[in-house]
Amino acid sequence: MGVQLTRRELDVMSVIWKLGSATVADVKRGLTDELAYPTVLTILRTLESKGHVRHKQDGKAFRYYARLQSDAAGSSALSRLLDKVYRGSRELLMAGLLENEDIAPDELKRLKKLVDDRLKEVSK
Amino acid sequence: MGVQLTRRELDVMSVIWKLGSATVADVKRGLTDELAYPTVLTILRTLESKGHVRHKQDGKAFRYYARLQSDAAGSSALSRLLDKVYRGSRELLMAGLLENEDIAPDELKRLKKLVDDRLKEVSK
DNA sequence: GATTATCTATTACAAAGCTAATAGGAGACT
DNA sequence: AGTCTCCTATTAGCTTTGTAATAGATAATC
Repeated sequence: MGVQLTRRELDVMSVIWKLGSATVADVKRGLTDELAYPTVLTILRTLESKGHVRHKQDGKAFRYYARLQSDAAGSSALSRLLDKVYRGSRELLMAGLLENEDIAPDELKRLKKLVDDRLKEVSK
Repeated sequence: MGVQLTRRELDVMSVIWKLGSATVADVKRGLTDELAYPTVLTILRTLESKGHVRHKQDGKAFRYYARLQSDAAGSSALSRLLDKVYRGSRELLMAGLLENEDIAPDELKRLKKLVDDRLKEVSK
């Protein structure tokens, strides 16, 4: 089955994905919640033991890199969501996604293009 | 913040959403994993204590009803996913959603319609 | 060379989540 | 009456997650 990240693991991965790579201190700084240094380190170690990140020495600090890519984690979470919450209906899911009031028209156009392109592809 | 369901809680809610309402035995039957009766009951109680379901007597059994609606749970999970994994980009998320090979052309058309309608709405 | 700052490592503990054995109640069946 | 069946209730153990105090190591600085 797909990847299952806990809340905190996801918080940490999110920072690493955003920054590209990050030291423990970077992650700590990047988190919205204030966690103690050893706490962050522990989470990173857990992630490493699960193979989701790896680290290299960088000066005296460790620098962490994502092995688990965000799109892999995302599609895993998406399919779970699709299945469990939306009973497999992409429409329902997408309706939920579009529900938000303030989506820029430009973004909507790009979304449209995504579907259109895909549709062309399918109709040979 | 939004609703946070655990793995098992989501499994159970999913069954209730699908069935409309369900007794403990119904849920147990509806789950893909084999869990013992008291296990299912415990999860339902947790959900009830959090206000996500309520129950009524039904014959000698309890019948559980969702208070938390699936779209509410969904949009909460979606925005978390959007934020943490896709850095706020609906496009990336949608790309992930469309990535699956076997989406029926019909479904794609309906997805297209969703975006188109929304686009019309916006451009007054 | 002592102090400080910055890291990682160890260890521990509390809370949450998951699972189910066991017990108890009440109607149905013989 | 006794047994069976289908429920809910209680209780408990184990695992995972979350958090951080404390300790140790090393380089920079004074």
